Amino acid sequence: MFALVDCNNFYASCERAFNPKTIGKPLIVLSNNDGCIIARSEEAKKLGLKMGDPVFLFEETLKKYDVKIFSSNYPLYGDMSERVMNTLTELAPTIEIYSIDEAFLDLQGMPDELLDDYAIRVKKTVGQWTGIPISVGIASTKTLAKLANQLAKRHPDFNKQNICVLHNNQDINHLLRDFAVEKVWGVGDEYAVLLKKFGICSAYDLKIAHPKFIREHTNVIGERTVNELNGVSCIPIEQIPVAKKAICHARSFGREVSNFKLLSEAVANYAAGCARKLRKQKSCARIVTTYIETNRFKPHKKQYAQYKTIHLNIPSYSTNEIIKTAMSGLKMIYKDGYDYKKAGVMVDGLVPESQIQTNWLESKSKNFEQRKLMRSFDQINNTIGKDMVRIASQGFERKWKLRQEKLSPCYTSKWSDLLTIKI
DNA sequence: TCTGGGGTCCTAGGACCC
DNA sequence: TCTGGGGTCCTAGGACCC
Repeated sequence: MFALVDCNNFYASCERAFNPKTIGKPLIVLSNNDGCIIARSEEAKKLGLKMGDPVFLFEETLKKYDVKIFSSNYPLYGDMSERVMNTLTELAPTIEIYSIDEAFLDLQGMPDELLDDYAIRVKKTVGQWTGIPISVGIASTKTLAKLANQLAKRHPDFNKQNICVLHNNQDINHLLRDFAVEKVWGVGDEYAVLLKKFGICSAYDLKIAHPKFIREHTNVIGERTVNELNGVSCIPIEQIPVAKKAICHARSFGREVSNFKLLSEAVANYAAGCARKLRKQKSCARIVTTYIETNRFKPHKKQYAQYKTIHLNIPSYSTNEIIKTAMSGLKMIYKDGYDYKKAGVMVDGLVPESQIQTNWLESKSKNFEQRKLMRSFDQINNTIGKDMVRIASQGFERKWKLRQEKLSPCYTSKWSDLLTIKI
């Protein structure tokens, strides 16, 4: 059996954990640049605020119902996530951290009659230790556990406790019949449209569909989903986090940028971000892509979007080399006279640091110097503060920076932001 | 005025190798 | 008039996930 633990309204719950005043009140968290709604408390959901909606459309509602609004605070969410995951690690022998707010637990060997009590204990412990409310779904495959988790959140039979256990021998077909096919894990909007053309509208319809038929019209993942719905486990727990195969750093600007210098500062910073992430997972990149685009939501203005991919002779994780490469890409695609809204850098073709093929034309000592330099670079920035040392092209002013007007303190990761309690 | 930022896997087709 | 069989790697595009 597998359990899927999912934090309820995770970002909203993180903000609320340190703001007891907001309990019972509608609360939302915004995307970067305070643009879209990306998390909502239950109260905010009831006001009809939708995930992904641009927030400026709802000014009136927000005011009328005194909705509490927060800019996203990723250091806080990241740290709270770690606390939740650490708690789960103490409660289960094997866990797979699936996303910032979700984890699968391997419950292999647990007697069926203990599952319900176990779910209650997990929910209670996580709540007590972290202040984050969770939902627990338990079933015989990961896909069914995801489904059970949805039921735990929304189905009237389960949402009082936010726990749903689908026991092995239990008849669950009636639950699957009421479960829309597009909500099944692995079925997105496009496949849902396709499946509905074949009369497959519910999870039950998909369960009784022929796996080979589904594979023909989708792919092998679709076939696997059918099997999983039938209780045949095809997707194992992945305990060890695997190294990323690509890393991307991209942001929309707080305001449009029309000169090369500012744009290049932003690109330099994104490139530096990629390099930092590369070193963190001990990988080097073979390919660096830079892209820029204007504001596509302003169709009346001149539009331009372009990217440039450059291959490195020797894979690298050095900040100055990644920046240099991203910069030469930028120079090739930059055009004067446009208002740019977004830029990004992506590194690709990652190889482990230990497996770098050196080029006999490049001197070994240069390579060695670079590594040493980067080690000191990270050491300084990790101890004293982010970007304390940086490449000059990253700039200092950061006029292109994000808008984050409603940012909460980093309660758990910055000494200066530690919560003060008056008694 | 204001519209996010990450990732993965699969498939098909083309270039290339022997 | 006739033209094999077996592979790999890379890329682009499309789907999916959070």
